[in-house]
Amino acid sequence: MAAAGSMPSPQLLEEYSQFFRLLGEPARLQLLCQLRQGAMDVSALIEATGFSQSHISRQLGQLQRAGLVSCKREGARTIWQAESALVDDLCRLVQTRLKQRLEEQLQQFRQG
Amino acid sequence: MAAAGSMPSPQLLEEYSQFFRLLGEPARLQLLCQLRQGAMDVSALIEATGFSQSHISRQLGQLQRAGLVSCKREGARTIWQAESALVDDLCRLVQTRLKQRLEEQLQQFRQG
DNA sequence: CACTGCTATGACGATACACGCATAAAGCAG
DNA sequence: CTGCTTTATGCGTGTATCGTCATAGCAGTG
Repeated sequence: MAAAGSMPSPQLLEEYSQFFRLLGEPARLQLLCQLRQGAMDVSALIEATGFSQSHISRQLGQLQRAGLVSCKREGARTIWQAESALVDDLCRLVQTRLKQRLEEQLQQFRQG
Repeated sequence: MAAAGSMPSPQLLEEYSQFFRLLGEPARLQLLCQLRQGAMDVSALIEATGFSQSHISRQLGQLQRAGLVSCKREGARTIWQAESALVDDLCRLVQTRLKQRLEEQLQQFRQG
């Protein structure tokens, strides 16, 4: 049952990590989830998250470079929207794993 | 097509990020992938990755607390093994997305 | 033009964490 | 017991990056 997959190349490993690191920041993940609810501008994101304007703008920039969000200008405002359902899938997988792990730990307590 | 999923709670968001942050470090991800190839001790991991012994031991500790690896003592040595196929699934999803994104960018070049 | 509102970015302090060195703890051989 | 081996951990340092402040750019209004 070992060696199920092949070892990714160093470059690929670096790319994977870079991607996961984006989601490893709670602020960015929150912005992403918020935008999954619907497109909005920075002001709305400030209202929704309480983060500072510059902070939000920076994080959106990083997410944009990764292709996870996109923006379109509407007059002076910039409307941002989430680009991919990938994050939903990833979170779902992680959630399943976290739940499973908690259940295992609960079993340990019941038995021990 | 908006509001496909519901907004995770702040605690859950933090847990997700914490998990992704583990994979956001290339060294940890590399160790995980290496262990997916088969169980081995720290010496073998040093040989395979070139990291220092203390560094590897620390990263394995973090991965263990997250339930991604487990260990069993064999005399003086400690044999580590990857616990879950979750990482494989996550990497596969990310890889698909990265590939898709590169193809889109290639299309841009062909058209523009 | 000036003035206002919205967003992006340079500069910077604070903080987190990777990474190695030295060392301690634990197991085996003599 | 004394070494030898393997792994875990306290400590220090360097680096990355988060988050804020101030400011610049940009679109609209009068």
